[in-house]
Amino acid sequence: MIVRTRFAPSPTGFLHIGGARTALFSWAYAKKHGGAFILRIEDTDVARSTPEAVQAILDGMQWLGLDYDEGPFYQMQRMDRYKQVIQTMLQQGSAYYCYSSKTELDTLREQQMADKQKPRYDGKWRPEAGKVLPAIPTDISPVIRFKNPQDGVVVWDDLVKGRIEIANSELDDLIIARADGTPTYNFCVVVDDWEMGITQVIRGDDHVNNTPRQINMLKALGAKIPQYAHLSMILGGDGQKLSKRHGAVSVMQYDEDGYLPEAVLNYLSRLGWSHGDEEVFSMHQFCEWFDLDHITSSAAQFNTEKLNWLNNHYIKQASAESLLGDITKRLAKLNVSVSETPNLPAVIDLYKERANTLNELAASIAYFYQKPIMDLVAAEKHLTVEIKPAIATLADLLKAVDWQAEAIHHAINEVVTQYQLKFPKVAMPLRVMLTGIAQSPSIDQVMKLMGREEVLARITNH
RNA sequence: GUCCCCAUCGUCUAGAGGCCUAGGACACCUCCCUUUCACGGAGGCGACCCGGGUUCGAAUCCCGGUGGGGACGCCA
Repeated sequence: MIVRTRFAPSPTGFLHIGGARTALFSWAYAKKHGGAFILRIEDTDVARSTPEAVQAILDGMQWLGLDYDEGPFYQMQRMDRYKQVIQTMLQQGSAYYCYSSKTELDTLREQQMADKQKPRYDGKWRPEAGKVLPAIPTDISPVIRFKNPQDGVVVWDDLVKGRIEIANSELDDLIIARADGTPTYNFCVVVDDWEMGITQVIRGDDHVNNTPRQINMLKALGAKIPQYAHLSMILGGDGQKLSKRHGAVSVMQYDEDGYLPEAVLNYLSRLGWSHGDEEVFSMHQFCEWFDLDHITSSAAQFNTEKLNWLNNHYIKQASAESLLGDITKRLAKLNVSVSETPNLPAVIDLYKERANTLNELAASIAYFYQKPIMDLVAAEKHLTVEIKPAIATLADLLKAVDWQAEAIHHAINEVVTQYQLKFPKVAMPLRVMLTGIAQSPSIDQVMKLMGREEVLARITNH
């Protein structure tokens, strides 16, 4: 059997981290099995769906490199087909019109809640053999409901959670078409998963409760039942549920914040899934290893520190050339324009191992291209009056020295010897004068990149 | 309330009855490297939710608690 998976977001917001992981797992499953990954936009909620959200989802997937083999399909463009299927169901008796009004239903729900019962439709308009239906009201346009079986249980072997059984008595007759005739989510999903030949439905576990209803409809339609895999949710760093109000951000925010897609992908892969002790791996490797058996069924908390660690890894691994354009852009955002010297790729190479994000990297090298911002605490500590003569001597030496890290290092050593100091006694003030702060890579390397003229100018300024 | 799901270090996880005095990773701490900060290297701290059972033997199986989460829309 050819594997066909899908990612089916509703375009009511950006692609967040949970959606991204769901997409990633679906994508990887299809890749692993040489199958097809399908993108389907579930935009039947006309009031909340927006073209901007569609674009945001597409952008997010593109940034992550989650390419789809088919789609994007839009449910709004498949209305005719859904309506056809509804007509068929009406004819064969697996669906029926319901004239209960919204207020009637609301009252019913409140009453059931008050009686500590599970709120559900009371079956008022459900046709049964020998049952006399109420007179059809003239002022109400009916909805269409699915005639769910009342006996027995729905069972499926969830690929993540194992066997799940839900009694039909727990289910009620759900609405499959609204009063205006438009089909609802649970119904569209069924038709689409069926007609798109989806073999594995991989989705968030907030859909577990929809699954038995969908299986029943699939059965009513005589469709093959796909396998289901319900992924647990991702919690925020504080263990709280992610929501728009609380911590849920677009994957594009990670781009903005200086994360590499490789790092985000690698991080997400290990959130709820594992392959022994493997922590760092490419997407190519992930697709080979990925399976549904090693997915954890409990919710996972998002941990920025680990993401940072992975991001640092991928930044270190990236070539300076590949980061060049990105870093230039990020410097521009800091109002720093890159000049020809110091050579940006060389600077990136020297600094990339110390940055957790590309933003940090850009910020850390800004002083090569603009006047350093003096850290007053560091200045007070290191730029002492006593050290001035030694620095002056060094400045003289530097005018003539061969401008290589090693020669510069020797020059500093000469001064150290002459004044009988420890190396840091000279290196630290130098560092602060040149960079404004007390931490940097090896000072001779920094000086070499900065250039003789600029180094001398910055020393003279103090 | 009803139904469903979940439960190993602070966090992500390994673990399919004996390989478990519970392994790895992030974070944290110490030391080494060192020119400061990082990187890197070596150590350390640190967990099987509770109670019963099954078994020669349970983190692993069963039952019951407790705790957390989800669903219960003419939203998706």
